[in-house]
Amino acid sequence: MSIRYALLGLLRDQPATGYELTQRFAQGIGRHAWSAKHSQIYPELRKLTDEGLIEVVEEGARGKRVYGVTEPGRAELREWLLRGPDEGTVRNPLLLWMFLIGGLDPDDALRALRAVEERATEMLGELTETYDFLAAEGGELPAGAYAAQFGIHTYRATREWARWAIEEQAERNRRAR
Amino acid sequence: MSIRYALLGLLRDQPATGYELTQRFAQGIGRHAWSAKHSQIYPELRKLTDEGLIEVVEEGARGKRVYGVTEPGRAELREWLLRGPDEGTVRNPLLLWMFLIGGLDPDDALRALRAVEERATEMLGELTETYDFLAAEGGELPAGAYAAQFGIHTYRATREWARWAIEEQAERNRRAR
DNA sequence: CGGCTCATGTAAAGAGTTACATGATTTG
DNA sequence: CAAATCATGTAACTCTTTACATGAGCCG
Repeated sequence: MSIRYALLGLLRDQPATGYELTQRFAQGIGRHAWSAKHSQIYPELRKLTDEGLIEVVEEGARGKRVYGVTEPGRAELREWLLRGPDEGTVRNPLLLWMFLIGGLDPDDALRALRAVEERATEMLGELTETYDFLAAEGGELPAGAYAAQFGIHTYRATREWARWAIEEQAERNRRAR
Repeated sequence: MSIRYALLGLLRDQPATGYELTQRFAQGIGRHAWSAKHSQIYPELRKLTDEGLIEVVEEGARGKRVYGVTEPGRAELREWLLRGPDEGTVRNPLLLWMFLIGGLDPDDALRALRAVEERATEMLGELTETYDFLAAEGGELPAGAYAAQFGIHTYRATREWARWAIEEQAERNRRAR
């Protein structure tokens, strides 16, 4: 049921079509916080419209419909945000994997951990660029900037963890021989 | 489809009943990486048994059945682990919320951020205890220790992020007045 | 004008949650 | 012996994905 709040939040930032929302879900939010496909987004936009939380603010070629948040929609979103983050469903493939690689044999585990470190370093670079780009404009930090900065903090932590784990694992390998 | 690997991974650490697995899902893995309810766990155990990836290693009172991983199950798990973390479905309520609180008005946002900082500090304490407990035994680090250490790293990062965001937000509030 | 991107939808299948349901054993 | 915990299951519903489906506009 959080998909509706994700949509409200994205639309509050900026009115958009279902198509554009699908793309945004394929990037930032979708890759890190909450993924969704267009086949879920379109019907949800319909529902939100029926409930008066969003509305069509512009129509264009090819059946294009740009949605924006209504006043009731803003109120609903605010209330949800003030309730604090939902507990409930968690789905984090990276973390699940981390939970389980401890059981690989030492060499496999070491290789896996190196992959984590590399990936974290990569993501760190990517996000630093994103953040710099978002922050460059001066004045107000745009919505995504907080999330980007959060990503930077967590990937840095992930990298440090990987380095620690590699050390641990290497130690274990040495002892095993 | 990752539920089966979560189960294989937990059972490889230690044979368990569906009931015990349900409880483990309610804690570590379930709270941070992949949640599941008993109504999903029991049918999945049945399927895994039919496929020969796990087996009943002990039966007890009250229809109790302790499952363990078979050789094919171990192989399947290893292959999956070596493929690296799945891309795909992500569900992270905390992050979704962080993505969206930027749009709250300044005072609300500040209050929300303070809540994040507090919660991170709390979790940090909890996990530090868990880790110390797991590491105290000396010798091999048990499976959960890597995950716990990862948690410590990420919650510390979350706390630092929250502090940074609070500063940003406070700055924004000052300017707004 | 052919291929790509924009743009929207629906149907069927699969995954996951909530609610309903039952009963044995242990603990106080 | 009552209440809590252990232990398992199923049914109905909701959410999500995959696959199917269509067509308009843009670019070279």
